[in-house]
Amino acid sequence: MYANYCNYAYSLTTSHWYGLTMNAASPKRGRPAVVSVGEIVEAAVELIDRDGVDALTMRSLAASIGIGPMTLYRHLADKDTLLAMLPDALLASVCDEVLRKRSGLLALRTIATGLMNVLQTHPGIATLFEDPEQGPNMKAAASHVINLLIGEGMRSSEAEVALRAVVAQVIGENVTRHGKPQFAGVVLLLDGIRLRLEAN
Amino acid sequence: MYANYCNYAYSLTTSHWYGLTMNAASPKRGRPAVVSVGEIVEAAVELIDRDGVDALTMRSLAASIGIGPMTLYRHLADKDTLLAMLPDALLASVCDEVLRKRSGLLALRTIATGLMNVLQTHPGIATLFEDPEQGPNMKAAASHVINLLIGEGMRSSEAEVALRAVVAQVIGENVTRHGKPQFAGVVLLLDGIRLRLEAN
DNA sequence: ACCTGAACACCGTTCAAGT
DNA sequence: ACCTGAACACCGTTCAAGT
Repeated sequence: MYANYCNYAYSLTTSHWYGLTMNAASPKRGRPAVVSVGEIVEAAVELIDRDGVDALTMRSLAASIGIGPMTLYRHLADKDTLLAMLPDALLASVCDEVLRKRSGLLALRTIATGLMNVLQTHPGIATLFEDPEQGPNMKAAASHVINLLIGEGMRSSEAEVALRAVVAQVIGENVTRHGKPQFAGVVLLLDGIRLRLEAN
Repeated sequence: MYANYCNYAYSLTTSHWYGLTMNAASPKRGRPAVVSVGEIVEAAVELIDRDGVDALTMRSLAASIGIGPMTLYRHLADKDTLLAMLPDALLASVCDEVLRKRSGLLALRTIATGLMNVLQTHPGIATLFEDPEQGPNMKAAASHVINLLIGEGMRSSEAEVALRAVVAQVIGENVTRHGKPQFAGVVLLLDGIRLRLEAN
């Protein structure tokens, strides 16, 4: 249906480029594509940062790249699948940092501060986590954290709850805006998680 | 500008009707209004429950009430101010229940379960808490909880953090949907808050 | 093989007119 | 005093046509 729908180049850092071609039997035939999905994602983030998330329009996005609006649909099924790709792309460097941690609580704290930072440097982006694509960066970081917590004595279901709670805490703090988001809620939550770890 | 912009009848329960008339010097003159803001809010919730939050359109909302779309603008500044009113209306009965609690932790738990329940019976509504109007119901419940926590030894800034953290946890859990939202994160958070209370 | 203009079926909202 | 039809400036997306 969409020939290179899965031909996505992921993160904004140079460390995680995933170039998957759907049909490997016919590479580089015909006219080369004028944009990649990675470039579209990058342009989308730039546009959001400059003009806000409401200004991200298929038309405005295409214009910022210098292509016709309809060309976007050669690479993307629709606008929602584009929006779903942004979280994993934005979290690439945070996920890298998480992978280097050797303590579960430290990894959780790294996720919290990193996510908080991302949500604040890209205002209005918190609601994009409504239905995020669990991309390669997020998947790797998540399983790393969960393995650390299991290694420290948690059951795997408990570990999943803890990770999920930390992410929910930060997103919730950033979705509603009564003044600046606070980190204090995360601290309370981490106290509760530490309590659970020490009980084992 | 908008004569009865502040003429809002709030909650969906009959227990909290706030009928404020802006200009009390000229009551009941001319043709009576065909709808109240309270009825509009109620119709909006019904429409969201039936067809989802994306189906809430100024045109569809007006049609469901049986008035012209433009009549809505006699009572509402715009769509965003309508959306901002929904949280307080939906939380009316939860706030009532919170006011009856005599323990800070119990009140926090009541908020968590009540909010979780509301967000699940009205799917897709979590993001409406992005910029909610702090209506009468929410204000009353919030100050009650904070007073309870202060009475139990917390500083007022700590109490605000605790309340805010609980709300953020539930909203965050419901904004992103990896399967059904869990209550376990709230439990961890409440553990952290209990720890803080016992330290005093 | 890849791109895109014209067109469709929608939005929220303004404004001048109706009763 | 209250309501509203027509109209404006947008959307996301389809589809048939261009190169």
